[in-house]
Amino acid sequence: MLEVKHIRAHQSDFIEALKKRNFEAEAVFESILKLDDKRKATQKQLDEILSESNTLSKEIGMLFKSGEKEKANELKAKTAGLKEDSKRLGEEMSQAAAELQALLYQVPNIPHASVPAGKTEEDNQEILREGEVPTLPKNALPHWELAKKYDLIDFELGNKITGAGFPVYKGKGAKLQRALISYFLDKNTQAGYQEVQVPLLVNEASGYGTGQLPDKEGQMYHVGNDDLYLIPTAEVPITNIYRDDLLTEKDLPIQLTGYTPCFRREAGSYGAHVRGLNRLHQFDKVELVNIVKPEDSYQVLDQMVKHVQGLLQELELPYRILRLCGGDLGFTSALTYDFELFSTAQDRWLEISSVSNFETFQANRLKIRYKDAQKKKALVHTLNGSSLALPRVLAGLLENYQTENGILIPKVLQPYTGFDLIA
RNA sequence: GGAGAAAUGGCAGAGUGGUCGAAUGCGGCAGUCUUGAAAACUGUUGAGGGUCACACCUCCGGGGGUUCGAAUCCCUCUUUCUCCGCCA
Repeated sequence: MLEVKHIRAHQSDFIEALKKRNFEAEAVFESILKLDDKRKATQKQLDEILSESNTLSKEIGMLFKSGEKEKANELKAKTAGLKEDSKRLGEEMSQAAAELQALLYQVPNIPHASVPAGKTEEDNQEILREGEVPTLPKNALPHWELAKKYDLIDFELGNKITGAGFPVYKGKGAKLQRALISYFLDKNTQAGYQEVQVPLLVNEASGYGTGQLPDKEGQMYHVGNDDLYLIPTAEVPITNIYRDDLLTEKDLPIQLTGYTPCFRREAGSYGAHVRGLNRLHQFDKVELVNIVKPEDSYQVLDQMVKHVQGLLQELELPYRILRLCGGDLGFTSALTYDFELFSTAQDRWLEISSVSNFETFQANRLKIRYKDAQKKKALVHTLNGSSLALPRVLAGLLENYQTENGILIPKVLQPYTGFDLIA
């Protein structure tokens, strides 16, 4: 959520910048500023009335104490009108505030200067491509065939237990996935992140805090009885750890990593590319979250990109990094780098990580602030990224490491799996 | 799930319906003393809105109510604790 004072100060710049997202901001901004003015003016009137009635109440108290009952009753009569006014103004004010809030929720984050204009993923900017695409054996299979051949993942079983998009991992498939989780968490903690385990269900306030609500309501599973949401990413519970907190400079940076299953309804995204592990309703992911001082955030973003690159290099998987264009950029993000893994057998790129700087957009909703050296309060910057989304890494490993004798296991994972070949 | 108790500032902990944004202690910050540190002493120390800055307004778990006036009374929700039951 943008800050009104920033909209006021940079109105035309913001309008221009939001065009990169194909978001027409002029009218919304005007309404926002108007409502903010109204809110302030109403608040001022209300304050004056409250002030007057506070004074009167005190006088009445004094008069009762000194036994001047009649005078007190006279003053009492005067308060009736004030009460009515304050009630009316109070309602006006909270209505203006609510309308303002609703409008602010509609405005996406201002894209960073380096974000390319564009409408679809076609316009994303490839900034790096690395890793060798292996030459596969003649009869190379896509991962869903491999999963079946070696009995690693059972998709039909998931259908029976739950429904489409909830696979059952078995044997070496399950173990390989567990190995990846441990490997990622170890690498992350070695890089200075603190490991956390967080709830998989969150309340409404948390959903609003990180921006899944209200914009992506339909994408989350909702538990109606208790009005809770299954997390679509660990970003939600982890970032919300610090909701409403006023931190000190010493607390920063905060670097957290956590493994969680993620649940996504993926409403409306059925179609060609959902086979196998490509798109699931439940999947595992290890997440990185950074809470930092504003002046550090872009340096930290680069560090996160380097860190994720390191993982892919160690796994020896071919990947590329994209800078997302305005049209593809997430609602809350100012700058996002997507990592895509090349799925050799499918001959296509699979998104496996998304590393973003939200600047103050989430912090403003979450009310995460800190006191700087001059004891001034300011919103922090939040960042997050996946390290990594498991099923697609698994898909990439199966496909790219397949040989005629079976599927090889990358060296760095062997200590975790305890085997070096799936045959 | 049943019965009871509670929720106050970073923490601990007072608070009779009427200058209570709130005693006191600890912690934090600044200073005095000291070669330095500790101790001791002195001062300072919640958040949001508003203002150039004051003034002023709001906030004592959340929401609602009674009252001229609520941290204090009533209703409701949530959470925590104790006991009982159930249970990974």
